[in-house]
Amino acid sequence: MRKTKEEAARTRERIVEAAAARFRENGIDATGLSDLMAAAGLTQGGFYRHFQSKDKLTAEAFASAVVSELQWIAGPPSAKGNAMEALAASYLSAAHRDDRAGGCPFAALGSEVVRSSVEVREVATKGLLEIIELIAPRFGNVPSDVAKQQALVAFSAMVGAMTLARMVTDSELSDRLLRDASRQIGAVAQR
Amino acid sequence: MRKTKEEAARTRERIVEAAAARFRENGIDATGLSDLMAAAGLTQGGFYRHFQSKDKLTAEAFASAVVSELQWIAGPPSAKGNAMEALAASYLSAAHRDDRAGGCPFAALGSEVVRSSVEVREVATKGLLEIIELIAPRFGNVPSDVAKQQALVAFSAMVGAMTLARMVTDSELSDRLLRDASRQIGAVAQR
DNA sequence: TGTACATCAGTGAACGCGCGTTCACTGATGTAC
DNA sequence: TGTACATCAGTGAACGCGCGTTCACTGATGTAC
Repeated sequence: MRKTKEEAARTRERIVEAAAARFRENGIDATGLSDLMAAAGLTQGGFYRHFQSKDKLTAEAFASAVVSELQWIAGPPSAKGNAMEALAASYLSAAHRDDRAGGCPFAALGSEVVRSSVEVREVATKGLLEIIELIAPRFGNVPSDVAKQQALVAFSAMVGAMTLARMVTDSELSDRLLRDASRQIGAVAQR
Repeated sequence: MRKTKEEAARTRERIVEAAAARFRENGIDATGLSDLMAAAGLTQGGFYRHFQSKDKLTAEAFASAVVSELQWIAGPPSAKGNAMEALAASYLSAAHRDDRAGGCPFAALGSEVVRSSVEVREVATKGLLEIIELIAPRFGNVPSDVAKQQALVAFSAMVGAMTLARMVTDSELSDRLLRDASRQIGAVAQR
């Protein structure tokens, strides 16, 4: 039954990927380890060959989701024109709203991470700082500390608007939340 | 053992209040009915004399938290000067950040409510609309639909910044999130 | 107003269930000689 | 290169636990006459 080191490493990676998606989709607490292991094609008992605890996996899964988000933010090298407006429109899209599993972990897991272990929150803190660092240059010709301030506020607004847009049952209101926030972030960026 | 109608109504109210606080503090899922009933001075079994299910209580508790928030927003009749800036500073205070149990339910329960029942989400939707209605007039001399747009974005930013400020383990960064968001919301309001 | 009875708020134990975690076991991989 | 043995990835059952919900029961309140 033993697998090669390479296979074991790939298995581990599959568990982390499954967790990153399922946690964002259904929440950390509501996702059982047996679900995750089944999603990775394994049985429940093998979990502890790879992770010390569910909490350690949570930290890794969050970090993995942040890496995806960083790539996504860096990815489209920004059309000409207002670079921040383009990012906000992309983040605040209906596609992102409707794809929690592949989206921003801060929006998907916000209030749950607040109550998570210090280790998970440290991963989130580090991730937030990396994201801000990547967003800040999108605010045009301003000193870098001002750009970072604006990036922090813009990201807060994006996370808040996405959370509210997913929460409400009124789809028109949901669209409006995304559109209005996107517009205003764009407007602030080109001031 | 039977209680008078008035006493029973007060008991019910106590359960809702306890739930509104504990849910915001520790999350909905993580708060057991036995905890809640004990907090209300009762034993677990009596719960179903008052509520059909935990989910129905959740809807009522969220609604109750929204009522508190509405009173809180309407409360300080706003100092002279920038009314929105005053509200943002009050919402984005360290006191609010450190008092989840008594604070904004959208910030405290955001990502959990996204995955809650339609009934809970409908309560949240209605609550959000009421809050926006109350905030919009704080945006000075603009048409009322523009004011509502700005209120929606400002509230999104406040919820997002509060969630992130509670999430991070770096207290300086947490303070910065609150301060920067507060400032920028104030700046937008007096444009 | 007084009496008989139905109602029902609250108790405390029990229910089935799924959770995170542990464990004995299997057998292929990795390692030491 | 070949052999003997230790390692350990993965299985599948079991663990204790707390959850939401149900239920038989108690006895004061509410109601009908």
